[in-house]
Amino acid sequence: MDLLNRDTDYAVRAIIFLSKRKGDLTSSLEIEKELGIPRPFLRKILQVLKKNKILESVKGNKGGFVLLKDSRKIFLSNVVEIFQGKIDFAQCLFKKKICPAISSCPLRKKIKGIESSVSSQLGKITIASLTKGQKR
Amino acid sequence: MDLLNRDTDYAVRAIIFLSKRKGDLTSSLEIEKELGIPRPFLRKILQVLKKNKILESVKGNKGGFVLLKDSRKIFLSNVVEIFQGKIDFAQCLFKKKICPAISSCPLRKKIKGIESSVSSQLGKITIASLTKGQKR
DNA sequence: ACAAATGAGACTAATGTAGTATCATATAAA
DNA sequence: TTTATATGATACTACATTAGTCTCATTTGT
Repeated sequence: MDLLNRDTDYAVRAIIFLSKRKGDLTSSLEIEKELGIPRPFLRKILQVLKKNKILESVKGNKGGFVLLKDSRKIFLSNVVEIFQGKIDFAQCLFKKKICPAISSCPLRKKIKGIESSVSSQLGKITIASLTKGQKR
Repeated sequence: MDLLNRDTDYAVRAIIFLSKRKGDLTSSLEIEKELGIPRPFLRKILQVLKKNKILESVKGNKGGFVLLKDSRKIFLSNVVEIFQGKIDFAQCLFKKKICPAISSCPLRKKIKGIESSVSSQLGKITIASLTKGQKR
C-alpha cells in the first residue's frame, strides 16, 4: 500500500519544478521534458492543480503554467487531499457494511488515532522542504 | 485509502471471537453465524491464519479451529503483515520507475518516516486490547 | 490565418480486490 | 464401514480502481 498515489507524486514533482521557475510561464512541454511524465497525463494533473488554485494557466501561444502559491506554503497534505481525498484509514468498516458491533468500534478508534497522526505529519511537510539540499 | 483491508478486518474479528472461546474447537460455521462473514471467504482467511501459526485446526467431523496464541500477544501489525504484507508506504517511487532524482529522495525519506511511525503504532495494539469494554 | 498552447472529457487497458465454486481429505459417530 | 461434517487447496469470476490515451474545442501571439 502506498501513502501517495502516482498522481500525487507527479503533482509534487511538477510543483517543485514550477517553484524553481518563479513567476515564469512554463508550458507542459517543458515540464514533460524535465520530469519525463507522459504529457496527456501531466496535463490532466496540471488542470486539477489549477482548479484547486495551486497554479494559474495562460492559454494560447506562449501560454503555460505558473505557481500561484509559495511552495513554502503548500503542504503535502494539500496535494494528497486534492488527488486522493481526505486521508481516511477507517472508512471501510462502515462503508463496506461490516458490522461494527464486535471489533469495529475499538478497532476504528485505534485506526483513527493512527490516521490523525499521519495527517498531522503530512500537514507539516512543505513542498519547499523537499528541495532542500538538492542540486538543481 | 484504508489502512486495513477487508481480509485483515475479518481476521481480526475472527481472532477476537476465537479468543473468547478459549481452547474450545470452533467450526467456521459457528464463526460465520457470529460474525456474518461469508463462509468460503472466512474459511480462506482461517486457513491463512493457520499457515501463519496464529491458530490450529482439526479436520473432520467435530473439527474446527483454536487460537494458538494468547490474544494479548497478537498485535495488529502481525495480522496486517499476514494479509497485506509489510507496510510500505513508499514502494511506488522505485517500483513504478518514477525517477528519484528530483523529489523522490527527500520525499521518500519523509514518507518513510511516516511509515515507521504507523508501523510502530500498529505494533503496540494487541488484539486483546480491542475487546476491552465490550459487552459480549 | 496559423501555430502553439490549454480545457474538457470520453475512452481503453491493466491491475488489484472481493468473493465464489469445486473437489480432495480427514474424522467422529451411527 | 458408511455417512455426515469438517478443513485443505486451489481455480475461477466479477467488480472496482488506477493508469494512461485520445480527440476535439478554445484561446492567443505572431
